[in-house]
Amino acid sequence: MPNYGMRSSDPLASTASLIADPSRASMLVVLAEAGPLAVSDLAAVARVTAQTASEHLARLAEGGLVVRQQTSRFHRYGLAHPGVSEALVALRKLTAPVDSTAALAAAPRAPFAAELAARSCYDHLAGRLGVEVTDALVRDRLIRRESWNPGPTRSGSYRLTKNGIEFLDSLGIVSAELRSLRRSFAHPCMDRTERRPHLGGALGAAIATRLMELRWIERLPEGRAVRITKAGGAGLRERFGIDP
Amino acid sequence: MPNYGMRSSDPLASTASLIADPSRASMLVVLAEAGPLAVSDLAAVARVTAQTASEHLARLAEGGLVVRQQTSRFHRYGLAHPGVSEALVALRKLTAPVDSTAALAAAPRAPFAAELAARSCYDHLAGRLGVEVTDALVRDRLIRRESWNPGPTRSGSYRLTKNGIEFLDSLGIVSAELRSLRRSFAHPCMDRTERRPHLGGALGAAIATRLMELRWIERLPEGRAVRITKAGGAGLRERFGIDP
DNA sequence: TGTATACTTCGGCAGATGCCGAACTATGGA
DNA sequence: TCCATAGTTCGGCATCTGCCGAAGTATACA
Repeated sequence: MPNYGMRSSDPLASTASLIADPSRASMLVVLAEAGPLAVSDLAAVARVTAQTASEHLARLAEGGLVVRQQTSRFHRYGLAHPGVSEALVALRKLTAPVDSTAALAAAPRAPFAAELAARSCYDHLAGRLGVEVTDALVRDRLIRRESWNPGPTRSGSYRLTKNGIEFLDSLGIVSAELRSLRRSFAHPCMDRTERRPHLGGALGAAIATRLMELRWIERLPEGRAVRITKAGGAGLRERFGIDP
Repeated sequence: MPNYGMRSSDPLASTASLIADPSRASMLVVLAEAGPLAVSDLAAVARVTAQTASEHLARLAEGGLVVRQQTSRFHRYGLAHPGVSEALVALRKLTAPVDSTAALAAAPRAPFAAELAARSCYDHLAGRLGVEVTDALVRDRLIRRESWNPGPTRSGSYRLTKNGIEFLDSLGIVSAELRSLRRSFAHPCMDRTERRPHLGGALGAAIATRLMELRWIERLPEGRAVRITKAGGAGLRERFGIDP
C-alpha cells in the first residue's frame, strides 16, 4: 500500500499486511498445522520460488510472526508463538458472512451425508474422504509410510515416491519443487471418526487446496465440512481410484 | 498485492488485506471503540477525504466486516459482528515481540512511574495522563460535557467547542473536517485506576494518535503503557497546561 | 580443494491500490 | 423551486510490492 503524505505507520495495519499476502498466508497456515519447516518446503506450499519464499519469511520474521531455528546446517522457520495461530483463527472466522441464523436458514439440507463424509482438518482433508485418499495413495505406491523419525508426537511420516511426484504433478499440484517435499513433512494425522490415519501436513494441505481449486470439493459456508461436487466424484474415481 | 499467474484467491489473505491498510485499520478500531459512525466522521479519523473513506467503507462492507445502517437520511457504518473486534484484538497481540520472558528481561526499569501514569485504553489515552488531558480540555472550555444522549452505557458525551476546534487544529490534529466531530462521538470513558473519566471515542483516539506522531508519547513494546517523552513533557505543559 | 545443496541478496518488471479533484446523486429544508 | 449537505463514482497519478532470473554466500561432503 502506498504511504501518502507522511502517515504514522499503524502497527495493526502492518501486522495485518503480513498476513494479507496469499503466499505468506499459506505459509503461516501450514506452519500452524505442520510445525517448523524449511524454506524450500514452504516455497513449494506457496507455489513460489525459493527466493520469493525467503523474502517472505524474512518479512514475517522481522514482524515477529515466525522465528528462524538454526539446527546444524538446516534452517527451519516456525511460528513465533501461539498468538499467531490464534490470530489466524480469529481472521478465519471473518471470512464467512457469519450471520449464523441466516446462514443456517439458507443452507441447503440435501447433501448431508456427503458433508459428514468429507471434512477438513484445518487445512487438509479428514473424514472418510481423507482416509480413502490416503489409502489410495499408499495402495498405488504414490506415498510410502516410513518410521523415519518415530516419536510420541509424530507417529511416523509419509514419503512421496517418484511415481507419486509424477502423479501429483499430473494433477497440477506443484511441479519439480515437490522434490523437496519428498523427504519432508507429510505425516499421518489420526482421524477421530474413522479411527485411521489420513494424510496431514503440508502435502495433505496441498492436495486439499488443489481439490478445492479443481472444484472437486467445496468448503461449506459453516464449519469444517466439505462437499464433494459432481465433478469431484468423477475425478476422484478416475484419478484416485476411490468411490466416494 | 499483485495477483501473478492465476493464484487461488485466499480468503484468509483477502480478509487480512482489509485490515492491512492504515486508513481502514484506524476506522475499524474507532468503530470497535465508539460504535457506528458516519462516513465523514470516519474520514476525519483516518485523515482522508470523504471520497476515499467511502471507498474504504464500501470495501469493508463487501468483505463483511462492517454493515451500513440506514437511519432516515444519515448513513452510519458499524462493525458487522463481534468477531471483527476479536480479530483486531488478536492481531494487536502480535504487534509486540511477545517473547514475554525476554521482553520483560530486556525492558528498561527506569521510567516505571511514568509507565503507570500514562496508559492507553485500546486506542485513546487513559491513566493519569488521560484524565489530566481531559480535565485540561474541559477547564479551558475546549470541550464541554453534555448529557446529550444519557443512558446506562454512555453516561454522556463531550462536545467540541469552537475554541476546541481551533486548538486541535493548531495542534495539527485534523483540519476543517473536525467540524463533523463536533456533533458526534467524544464520550467519557471511566478510568479504572483514577476513578475519573477520561476522553474516549474517536476524538480521544485522534488526540492519542497525534501525540504519538509528535513523539510526545511513545507506546512501550509491551502492554498498554505509554511513556511521556522529554519533548512530550514540555509540550503538554505548554499546550495543555498540565504538568505530567 | 572442489562440488553440491540450501538459502539469501540484488535488480528490474508488472500489476495492484490508495489517494485526491471533479463530477454526480439523493435527501431535506429555506 | 432552489440550495445545502452527505455520500458516491470516475479518472488519473504515484507508489508500493510481489514475482522471478541471476548472482552471491555458507556449509557439508567427496
